[in-house]
Amino acid sequence: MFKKVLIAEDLDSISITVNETLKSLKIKEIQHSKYCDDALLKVKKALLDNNPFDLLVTDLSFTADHRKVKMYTAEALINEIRKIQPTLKIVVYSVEDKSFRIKALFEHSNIDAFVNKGRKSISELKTAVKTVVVEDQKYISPQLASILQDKVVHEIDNFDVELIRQLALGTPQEEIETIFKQLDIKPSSKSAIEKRLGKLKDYFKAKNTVHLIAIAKDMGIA
Amino acid sequence: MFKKVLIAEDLDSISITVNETLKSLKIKEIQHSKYCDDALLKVKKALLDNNPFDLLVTDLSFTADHRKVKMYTAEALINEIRKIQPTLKIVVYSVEDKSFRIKALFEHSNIDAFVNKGRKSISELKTAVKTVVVEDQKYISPQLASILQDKVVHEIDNFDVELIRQLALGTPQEEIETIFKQLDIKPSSKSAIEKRLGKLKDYFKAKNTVHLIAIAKDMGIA
DNA sequence: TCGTGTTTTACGGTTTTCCGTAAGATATAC
DNA sequence: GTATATCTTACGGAAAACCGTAAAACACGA
Repeated sequence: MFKKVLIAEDLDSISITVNETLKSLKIKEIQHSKYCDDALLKVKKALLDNNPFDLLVTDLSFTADHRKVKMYTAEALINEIRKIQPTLKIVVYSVEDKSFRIKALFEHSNIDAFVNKGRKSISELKTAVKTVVVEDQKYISPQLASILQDKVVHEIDNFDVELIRQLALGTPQEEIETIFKQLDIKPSSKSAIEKRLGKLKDYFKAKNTVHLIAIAKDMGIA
Repeated sequence: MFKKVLIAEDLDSISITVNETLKSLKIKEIQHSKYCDDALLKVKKALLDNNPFDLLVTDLSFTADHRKVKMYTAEALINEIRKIQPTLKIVVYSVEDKSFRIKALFEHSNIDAFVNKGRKSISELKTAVKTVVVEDQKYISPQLASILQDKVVHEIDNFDVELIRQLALGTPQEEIETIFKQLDIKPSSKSAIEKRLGKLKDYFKAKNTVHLIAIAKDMGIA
C-alpha cells in the first residue's frame, strides 16, 4: 500500500477517525494538517526532502478561526499542489453534495476520488483509497455517481457563474453590463445579460431572479 | 457522571470519536442513532422501560438518503422530545455557526449546550458534558459566545423569517400579501411587506432584494 | 370616551426588471 | 464572396419592485 499520506482536515472529531482508518490500511507514515496553508507547506517540504507524499486525503471546506491563512478550501489547496506535484493522488472526503462543486473537482482539479461523508463513509473511504492506489482508478461515492452525468452542470459556464455571483452581490443588471465590459467578459450588453438570465431561470425552474439566486446558493454555485 | 446517554449523529467518522469521548468520561451506557426518527424512538422506549436517558448528544443536520424519515434536523427531534421528556439534558454538537439558528436552539428548544465542531472540539465536548451534568449549567463554545448578544438576531422575528422564506421560494410580493392573509400573518398588506423588506435591507446592508436573500442564505435564515 | 401615538393600509410616481421583436455583427459553409 | 445560421446588441412596452406620503385602523392611558 502507500507509504506516505497527508490528511488535511480541520475537525478533530473526524481526523481522528480518518487517521485510524488509514492506519488499518497499513500505511506507514501519516501526517496531518488542520489548515490548508499547513498542508501545502508539508507537501513542499516533503518534495524538497526527496520524500514526497503518495496520497492526500482532504476535507473540502476549512473553517476560519483566529489564525490568518490564505486558503480556506481544498480547491485552492489543490490548485497550489498541482503546480508543484501534479501527480499526487488526491482523495477528497467531504459532506459536500453539490453537483457543481464536485464536478469541478474532477474536471478542473483532477482529483482521484470523492468520498461523501455519511453514514457508512469509512468503508467507502477505504475502498476509495484502494481503488486509487491499487487499481490506479478514479472513485466516487455511489450515491453521487449520477451527478457526474448531471445535465444542468454541463450547461452552466463561467459566464453564468459570474453572472450569478454578481447578482448575489446585489449588483444591478445595469452595472453588471459595465463590470463585464471592464473584465472583458463577453457578451456584456444589458440585453444579453437579460437573455442569459432568462435561460438560467428556465434551467432551474426559477420563478424570478430572487428565486434563482436562492436555488444557486443551495447548489453551491454562488 | 451520567448513566445513560444517546448519541444522534449521522456521520460515521464523527460518531466513532464522540463515542470514544463519552466512554472516557466513564459513562456506563451509550446508545447511538444515525437518524432523528430512530433517536426519538429510543427516547420513547427508554421512558416506557422506566429507564430514561440522562443526556442526548446530537448533531444538527442529518443528510437524506434512501430511507424515508420524518425529521431531518435536531430542531424537529428536540421539539418532539420536549413533549415527552422536557427535562432531558441536550448537548448539540455541530459545525453550524449561524447565530440565528444557535440562538433559536437556546431560546426555543431549551438546549443545555452547544459545541461547535472544530479543531479542538473534543475537549470542548468533554467540558460541555461536565458543565451540563456536574454543574447543571449551560455551555456554549467560547468562539460562539458573542453571538448570543448579537443585535441583528434579536430584531429578526417570525414575520421576517417567513417573508424571507417566501421570497427565497420565488413568491412575488403581491402573492405574499394573499398568502399572509390566508395564514393570518399580520401585517399582510403589500405596503407593509415593502416596508419591512426595506428595513431588512437596511439591517443587512443589502443593495436589493436579490442581495438580501443571498445574505440570508449565507446566514442560514432561509 | 376621548385624545395621542403607533401600526397598518392605501395610493401614486419612479426605477428596475422582464420579455418580445428586430436590427446589427460575427462566424461558417459553400 | 455570398448566403446562412448564430450570436450580440438595441429598443420599447409591460410588469414588478421601490419609495415616499398620507389616510385609516388600532392600542392604550387619561
